[in-house]
Order: sequence, then C-alpha cells, then structure tokens
Amino acid sequence: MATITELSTELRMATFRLSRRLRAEKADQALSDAQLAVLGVLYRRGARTLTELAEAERVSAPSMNRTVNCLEESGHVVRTADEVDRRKSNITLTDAGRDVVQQTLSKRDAWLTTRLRELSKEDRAVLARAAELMGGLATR
Amino acid sequence: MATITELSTELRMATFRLSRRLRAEKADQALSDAQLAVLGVLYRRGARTLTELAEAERVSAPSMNRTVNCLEESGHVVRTADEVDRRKSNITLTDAGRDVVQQTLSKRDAWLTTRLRELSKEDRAVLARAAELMGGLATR
DNA sequence: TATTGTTATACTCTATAACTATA
DNA sequence: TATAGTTATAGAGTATAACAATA
Repeated sequence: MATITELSTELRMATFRLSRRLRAEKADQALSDAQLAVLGVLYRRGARTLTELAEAERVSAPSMNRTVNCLEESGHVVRTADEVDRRKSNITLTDAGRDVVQQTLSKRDAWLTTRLRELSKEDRAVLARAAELMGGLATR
Repeated sequence: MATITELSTELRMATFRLSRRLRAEKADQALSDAQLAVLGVLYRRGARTLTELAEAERVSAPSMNRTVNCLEESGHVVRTADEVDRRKSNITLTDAGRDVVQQTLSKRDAWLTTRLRELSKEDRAVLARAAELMGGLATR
C-alpha cells in the first residue's frame, strides 16, 4: 500500500463490499437489524439505559425509545426503574431475548466464520486487530 | 480474541460501524443511503430499468419506484421511455446526479484519510493487509 | 437548571396486493 | 397470459421539537 490515500480507498471499498455481503446473509427475518443490534449490545454488555443504547447505536433517543418499545412489546426486553436515579430505567434482556440472540448470532456469523476458518492464524490475528482499529476510526 | 466465532462477531460489527460512519459522509445530506446507493449503481453501470435497480439493491419494485420518484423530483435522475418496449423506462443520471456521486466518493476518502493519518505506521499496515483479506472474504 | 425519558409529528424505506399499460 | 411499472396501504426506523419527571 503506497499512500494513505490509496489505503483509504482500498479500506473504504473493502468495508462496503464486506458490509454488503454480510447484510445479504441476514438469516432471521423476524427481527429487524436495528432490533437485533440492540439485543446484541444488551447480550454482550449487560443492562443499559435508553440514552446509553441510543449512543451505542448512534441514533436519537426517541428513535431508540421506539425500537425498545417494539422489543418490550415482543417480550425480548424489560424496563426496570433504577433504584438510585428514578429518571433512569434499566433495559435488560428477557430469557426469550437471550435465546433469540444466541440462536440468531450463530446464523448471522455462519457465513463469515466459515471463511475465517480458511485463513491462517496470522491473518485472523490481523483481522482481530483491524476490527479494533476500525471501531476506533468510526468513533473518532 | 478467543474464538473464530467471536472474531466473526467483532469483525462484522466493526465493518458495519465503519460502513455506517463512512456512509454518513455524503456530498448532499438530503440524500438518503438508499438514494445514494441507486445513484452509485447508475454511476458505475449506466442506465437501468426500475426492475433492474430493484434487483441490484434487492428491494421490491414498489420500494424502488418510490426511491426513484424522490430522485427524479430532486433532479438527480430522469426517466426515459424505452423506444422498443414501451412498458419500460430507462433511468439515467443527470449531471447533478453524477456530481453528487463524484463529490461523495472524494469526501468519504478525505474523512478516512484524516483518521488514518492519526494512526501509527504499523496500524496502517494492519489495516492495509486487512483490506486485502476483507476483499478476499467478500468475493469467496 | 440540567438530565433522562417520552410523546407528537413527519419523512423515508420497506413490504404485499391490486391495478394499468404494453407485449 | 405474462411482464413492467405504478398506486394503495401499512409497519418500522429515522429525525427534531416539545414536554414531564427527577436530580
């Protein structure tokens, strides 16, 4: 890779290409991408407030509120009033929500996991570090 | 990174996150992602019919029809009746539509280049290799 | 006053079903 | 009959503005 500009173009194209390919592999049609993303955050990081979820997904609070409402109505999450700060409500996964995450994550990652297995250990280490860096780029 | 499945999840999320951030860099904020994607198809592949655009973006014909209507009203595309098969209409970019695509591509690269300059030479090398690997994954 | 969450409102994207025009 | 496009209708995700409750 000769220049930073060239790296930029290559990384942009590779990111869009992989993103598009991964989106095409969407397995569970019952839940939307936005809903599954929220369940994923709660699954990996535990209970979160509405504001925290909105920031994590970089959407507005009213937008996240609507998504959480849907998830609450479908029984995948519950709101619990915060004991200390009563303005807050902690949003947690129900057993059903946890099951959905566990059952769907493997489906969503099946395509990618299969391809990652074909790579060397060293290449996977590169991608692991790259995932961290890409996450950092996006939040800067 | 303990398992390949975990790497898969992290890489997928990082890819979606960076993809989303890059998509936010556009020449005209009034254009949605779906609209810009259609302009991109027309820019790269030339004139297309409604059905072809719907298939390219994997959405229904009515959904694409609505998106094309918006683009037509904003002056980014034009419909031209097909001379041979009068059921069809060929959708083409206007000069304004072409400008938006070109300006958006350079704006995205500019954003990414700025962030890449803040990284170490080693981290950029990781991303360069990762871009190659990601490209390979997507085409496999 | 500031923060957290919600409601009100509006726009886009998405879909399926049904319709029109043309082949 | 079949195909290309459109209209009708409805649900989800997005936003901003304004509000209520609490700190």
